[in-house]
Amino acid sequence: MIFDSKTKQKVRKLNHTLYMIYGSQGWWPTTREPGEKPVYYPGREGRIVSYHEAFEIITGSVLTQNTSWSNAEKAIMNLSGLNMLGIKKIAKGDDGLLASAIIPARYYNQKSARLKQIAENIIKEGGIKTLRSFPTETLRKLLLSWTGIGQETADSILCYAFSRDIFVVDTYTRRLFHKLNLPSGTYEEIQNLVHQSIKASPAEYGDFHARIVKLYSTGDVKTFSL
DNA sequence: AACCAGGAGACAT
DNA sequence: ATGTCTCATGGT
Repeated sequence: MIFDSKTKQKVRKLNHTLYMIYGSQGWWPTTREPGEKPVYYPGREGRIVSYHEAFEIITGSVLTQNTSWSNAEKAIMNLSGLNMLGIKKIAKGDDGLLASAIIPARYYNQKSARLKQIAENIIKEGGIKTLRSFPTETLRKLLLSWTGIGQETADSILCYAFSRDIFVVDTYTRRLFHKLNLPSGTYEEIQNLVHQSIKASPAEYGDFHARIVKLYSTGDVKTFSL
C-alpha cells in the first residue's frame, strides 16, 4: 500500500514530538550492566543481545501480554529466584512450579504452558543462535507458528531480542493513529506506514513503540496533540 | 469497586 | 475476513 507524503511526514512528526517529551525509554535488555556499552550488528545498528538476554526478552514479551509490565516483571523475578529463567530450565521445569511462579503475570496456566512450549520449540530449532541466523521474514513466520506468539509479540521479539528493524504495533498505536486521524487498517498496514515513514534502526523503532506506551501509561494522551 | 494493563487462540458467523 | 469469548493478577 502507498501513503502520501503528508501522512508519512505526520508520522515522523509524531515520533519526533514524543522523543522531545520522553526521550529514549531503554525498555530492553534488562540485564545489561549500567554503563555497559551496547554492541551493534554491522550495517543494521541493532544491538547484539546475548542468548540469555534474548530468552529473557522472549519470556517478558509473553508474560506482559495484556498485562502491566510491573506484574510481568514480578513473574520474571520469581522465575529468576527459582533459577528457572533459562531455556532448558523452563522446557524441563515442573508445570505446577512454573505456573505458581507466573501467577502475578495473569493467565498463569496458559502462559506457563505456552512458555514451556516456546522453550521446547527454541531447543528443537537449534537454539537462539540458529534463530538469530534466520532472515527476518523467515524468523517472523516461524515465531508466528508457535502457540502464544501473535503478531505483536513476534515483532516485539524481532525488534528487542533479535535487533531487527521492525516496528511493533499495539492497541495504543491504533488508538493514537485514530486520534490523530492517521490511516487505520490491518496490523501490516499500520506497520507499513511506520516503516515507510521512518527509516530507522531497531533501537529507534523500539523506542518509538515504547514512547507510545509511555504516552498512554502516563495518561498524557488525554491532552496530547500534534 | 470498577477498570484496565506493552494479547492470543478457539470458535462462530 | 470479522466479531466474541476465555484466560483469571494487582494496582489505582
